[in-house]
Amino acid sequence: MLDDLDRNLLEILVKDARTSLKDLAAQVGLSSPSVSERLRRLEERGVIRAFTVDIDPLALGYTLQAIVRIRPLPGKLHIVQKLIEDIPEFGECDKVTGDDCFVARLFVRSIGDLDGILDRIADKAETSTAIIKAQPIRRRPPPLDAASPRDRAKALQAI
Amino acid sequence: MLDDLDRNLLEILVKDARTSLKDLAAQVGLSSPSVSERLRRLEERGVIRAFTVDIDPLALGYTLQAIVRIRPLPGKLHIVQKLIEDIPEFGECDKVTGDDCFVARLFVRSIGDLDGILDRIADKAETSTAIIKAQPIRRRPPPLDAASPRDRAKALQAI
DNA sequence: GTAAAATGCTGGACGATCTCGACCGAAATC
DNA sequence: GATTTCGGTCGAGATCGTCCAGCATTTTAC
Repeated sequence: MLDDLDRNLLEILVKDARTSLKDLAAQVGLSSPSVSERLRRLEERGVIRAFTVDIDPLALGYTLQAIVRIRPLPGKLHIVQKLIEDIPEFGECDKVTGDDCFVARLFVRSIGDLDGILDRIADKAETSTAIIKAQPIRRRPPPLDAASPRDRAKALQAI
Repeated sequence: MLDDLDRNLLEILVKDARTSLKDLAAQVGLSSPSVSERLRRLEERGVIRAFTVDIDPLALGYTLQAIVRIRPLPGKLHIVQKLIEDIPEFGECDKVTGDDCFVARLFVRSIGDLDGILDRIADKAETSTAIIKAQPIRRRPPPLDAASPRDRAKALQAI
């Protein structure tokens, strides 16, 4: 599906999405029209969902992040989901198996804001909140190479 | 700190980080040298952490995502953190308050891989895993405008 | 209050980059 | 073995980015 050149391009773009076609071409050993065409197809196929910018929330005044686990009360699932989606401070939300129905990331400017937002959900769901103290791994894509974890472990041993 | 033009530029770039300077300039009503200078300063100040690309994990064969809560055994905190950082399938990890020390996102290609990875942590930490069934909100930045939630609520009422 | 300096913008020229079309070669298809 | 398809290169013309000079406005200094 993806060949080495595609993965190579993606790896470069993950680090800098504004790399020029010319530079990309030079780094992977193709001409720029070819790179252009490959990017077009990666977007068309949905491999590349978007070129975007990673903004420091702190620069926007969001000094606090929290992980909120949300368990809607019986019959309230859809209302709660809609509510979460409509609160822009939720920067991420996953619907998961298990007792907690949703796990979401919340950006807030103060503890007061955190309280205010959770209050809006309080009568429709049980929530449990964990404040983020540090981010050992900031968002990164999974490995682009085709190797499975077992293969990788083997490769490491071979050294 | 950030003025309206900066926020405007960021909003456009969040949707498409490869927008040309010329287009950016036209959309915010500046000349392209001015836009270029503003972007340079946004990067310099760390507001823009990176221009990057959002890749569909499915296109790389990662058919499964999970949220893993990790509680290292006494004395194992640092070893566990290092371990997590070194496993590239962890696509995100936050250190949080509360009983669970870490909350992490895991990309895997199969249930077998999931099991294999969790096994590598099993003797150093307790984990509890929730499989992601859907993603109501995919990663998005917090609101760029300066309004607090209270202000926003007021503004909505005023309509 | 005013002069000086600093800041941030514009416009135009020049060089770099992108895009388009024509063409080519290898691999798959018939 | 001929033909089609696919992915690539090259070069020309169009587009874009960067640099520089100049200008207006605000800030600083005296």
